[in-house]
Amino acid sequence: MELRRADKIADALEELVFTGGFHDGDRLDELRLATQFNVSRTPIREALQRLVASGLAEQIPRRGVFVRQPGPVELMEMFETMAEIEGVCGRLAAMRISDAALEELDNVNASCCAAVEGGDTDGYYRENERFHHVIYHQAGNGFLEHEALRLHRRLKPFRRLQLRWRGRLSQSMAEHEAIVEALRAGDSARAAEALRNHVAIQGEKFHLLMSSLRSAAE
Amino acid sequence: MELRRADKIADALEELVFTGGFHDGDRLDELRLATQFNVSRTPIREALQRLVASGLAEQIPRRGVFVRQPGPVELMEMFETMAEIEGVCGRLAAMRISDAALEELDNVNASCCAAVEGGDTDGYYRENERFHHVIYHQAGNGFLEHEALRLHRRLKPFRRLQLRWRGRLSQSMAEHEAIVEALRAGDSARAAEALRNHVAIQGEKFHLLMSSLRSAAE
DNA sequence: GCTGAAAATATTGTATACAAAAAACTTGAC
DNA sequence: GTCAAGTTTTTTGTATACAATATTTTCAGC
Repeated sequence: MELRRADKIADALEELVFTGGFHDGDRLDELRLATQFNVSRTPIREALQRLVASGLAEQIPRRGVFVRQPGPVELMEMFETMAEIEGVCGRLAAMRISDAALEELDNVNASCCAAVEGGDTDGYYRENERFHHVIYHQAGNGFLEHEALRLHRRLKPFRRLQLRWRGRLSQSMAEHEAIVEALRAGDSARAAEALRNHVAIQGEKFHLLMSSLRSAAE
Repeated sequence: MELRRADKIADALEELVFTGGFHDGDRLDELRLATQFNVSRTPIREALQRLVASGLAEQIPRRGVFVRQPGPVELMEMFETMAEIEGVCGRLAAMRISDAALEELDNVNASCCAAVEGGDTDGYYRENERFHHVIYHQAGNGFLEHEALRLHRRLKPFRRLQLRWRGRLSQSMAEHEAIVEALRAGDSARAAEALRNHVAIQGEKFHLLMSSLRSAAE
């Protein structure tokens, strides 16, 4: 339970930005939000600062703060960066992962597999997320883990879009197993490559989706 | 020129934290800072929020915000992460770098070399920084570049410590040249490895420094 | 009807006032 | 002297008031 209202408001606003409650360029009106949340402008302003700091909004002095959804180009850049960071985590994890963690990854993959077969998309996403979080952690670098989690979270609302491709889920599962195999073998290069491609393909699918949407709009 | 006093204050406070004007755990007293900067508590509070957001300070609700200098473990983690990110930038840059940028790297290295020979440490650091910034940029990924710059800046005050080793500067220069060579050849793997090791060695030197300081204190 | 200057309005940034919680101090029992 | 309960003081978090700047509206002149 958070003690500062500003934090709760910031969480709520972040969630709204993530789930598309605001559109790119929307001004976050202090007075409106203040009445909406039943507080004064002060905690609203502090919450907005937090959004600005995490890159979810942009502040133009004396003008206000505006929500800033990443455009296609920035999204591609973020996916590419995520792929590279995952690769790095894989590289380090291959050298440092524990037997217990390898076992956990096997379990997660089993649950993941079951979710795919049962058509449980939510379950798939939950287990998929756990898979990646375990790898971040096993990289054995708290700072890197934190950065990976941050970007992973930022991309979460967009990652869902790429499940539309037929057969992507089962392909993804196969990739997961190849990743665990490389980690178990302690093969840094292979683990890095497998993870990087596993994530990069999401960016490519996303790219395809963007262009299909664009051409559909013409 | 920034329009909000809160921003100027945040810059000043960041600088103070970076340059060691505060120690780990120091409480950033709102009232004291307010009188010190000749403003009310409001802009001070906004500035403190920015410090907290960038990880330079920690906020404990109803207690205050405290500066948070990274300890030896976290520093090592940050250096390792920097090394990996530099490796990634090198990998991507090898595929994307322009001829003009390659030429610029040659020029930077020449200036850098001259600085080493002339014993101009400040000059060396300035050119060294430019070298790395060019590579970040040539990775062709604005988001990644931004992250790399952020971490580079965060580590800046600690990077200086590793210049104490005899011969490190000339060794570093040789590494720079090997990096440019790999980039020119478009050899991603070699560029990544060269850059990663180039930065990782700083972390190791730093580690040695830390333990030597520790053993000296016993 | 359109343009542009000036007034009116709205909105951000800062200061101050107040409420609530934590820290520091006092005092009394042992 | 030590400890602890109660009180005072300090400090944070929030609300409100005010100042400065942007934006919108009004209205004269063409």
